[in-house]
Amino acid sequence: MPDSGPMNRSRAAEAETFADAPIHPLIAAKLWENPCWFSFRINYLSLRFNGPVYGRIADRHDLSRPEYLVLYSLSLRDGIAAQDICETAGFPKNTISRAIHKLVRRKLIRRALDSNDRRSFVLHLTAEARRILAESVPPMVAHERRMLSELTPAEQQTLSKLLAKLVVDSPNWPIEENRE
Amino acid sequence: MPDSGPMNRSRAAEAETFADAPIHPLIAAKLWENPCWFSFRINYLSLRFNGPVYGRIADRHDLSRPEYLVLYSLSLRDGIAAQDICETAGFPKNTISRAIHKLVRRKLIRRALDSNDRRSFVLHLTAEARRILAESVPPMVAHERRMLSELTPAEQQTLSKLLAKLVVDSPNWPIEENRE
DNA sequence: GTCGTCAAGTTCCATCTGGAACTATTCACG
DNA sequence: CGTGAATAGTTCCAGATGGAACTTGACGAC
Repeated sequence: MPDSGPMNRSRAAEAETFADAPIHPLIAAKLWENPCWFSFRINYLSLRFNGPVYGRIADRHDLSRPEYLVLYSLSLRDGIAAQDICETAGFPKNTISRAIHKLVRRKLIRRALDSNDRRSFVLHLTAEARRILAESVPPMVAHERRMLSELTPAEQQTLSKLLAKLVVDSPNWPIEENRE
Repeated sequence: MPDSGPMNRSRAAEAETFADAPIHPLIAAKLWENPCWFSFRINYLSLRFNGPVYGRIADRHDLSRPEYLVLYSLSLRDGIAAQDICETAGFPKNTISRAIHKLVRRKLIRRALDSNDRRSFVLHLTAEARRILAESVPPMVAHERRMLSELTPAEQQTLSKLLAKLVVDSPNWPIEENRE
């Protein structure tokens, strides 16, 4: 695998600062000999978050990940449309559409015609959905806190800001034209 | 939504440093009014990475994400077993098992009995797999570089180290005993 | 107006996914 | 050694997933 520029050399140094920790050899390789160091880190951490958290939500509330994401998104901004959820959650629109219909059937959300655009629907949480959220969000936050507990508050703030920069920049990323 | 401690107040301040950028309102809420600020950031960035990257690989090489992950893992450490790939890629073992069999059928990997443990198999890349990797890795690296291009090299180094700390700590996270 | 284009959501369907149960092998321990 | 628990990997199957095509409504150009 070729040297991928200055980051590769500095990450070899990074590896040494973890020399005492017990690490699976393949994890070590994916951290420090990997040209895609960033995508490994975020994919791995996502998986380690999503597995337990959505597993618990499926067990206790019988909600799939897309379904829960609809509720969670509405808890942050009630009255948004399906499309907003797709754009910010990264799921295709048919998956979100199905999730919405299931939630309507379970009376966890209400769906009203958007008076400005009759193709679109405005979504609202019901009281029952708010109850489920009140019960499920705290353990989720606790899990995230545990994940971050190795970092100082200052480090957490730095991390938050660096990742926010990337999210804010993401609309400018190329659309991947496949010049085949 | 309750205030989630000191991080929430500091993230309100963080939001102001992005005041001039054009941001989807729900993205802004998920960044700065979200008790799970970290998991949103990594999930969102993962999705924005995986979509284009694995889409391209499916189109050009007809490989699913689990299949490609097997190849990629072997490119970092040839001769590992299925189980190592599961642990480091976060996929269940049956998914990885299927991926391995498909790759064997396509002659992209070879599978040999592990002489130390006859339950286990040792995997090796073929020349054809190495050709596919040589063709597919550079665009993937380029996409990652583009994602990170908003950060200075020093910021990238900081980010790398903070995320590595979390990955290294992850074996210590609780196993999610569901005291139902 | 109305025609062409685009956007919001839905439906269809082939494929993928992952939990659970299963087989074969190894390991711990008396 | 021998028996029970654990581990590597496989198979089965119900259900989830997402691309593509479709429907309906919005919007700009003329």
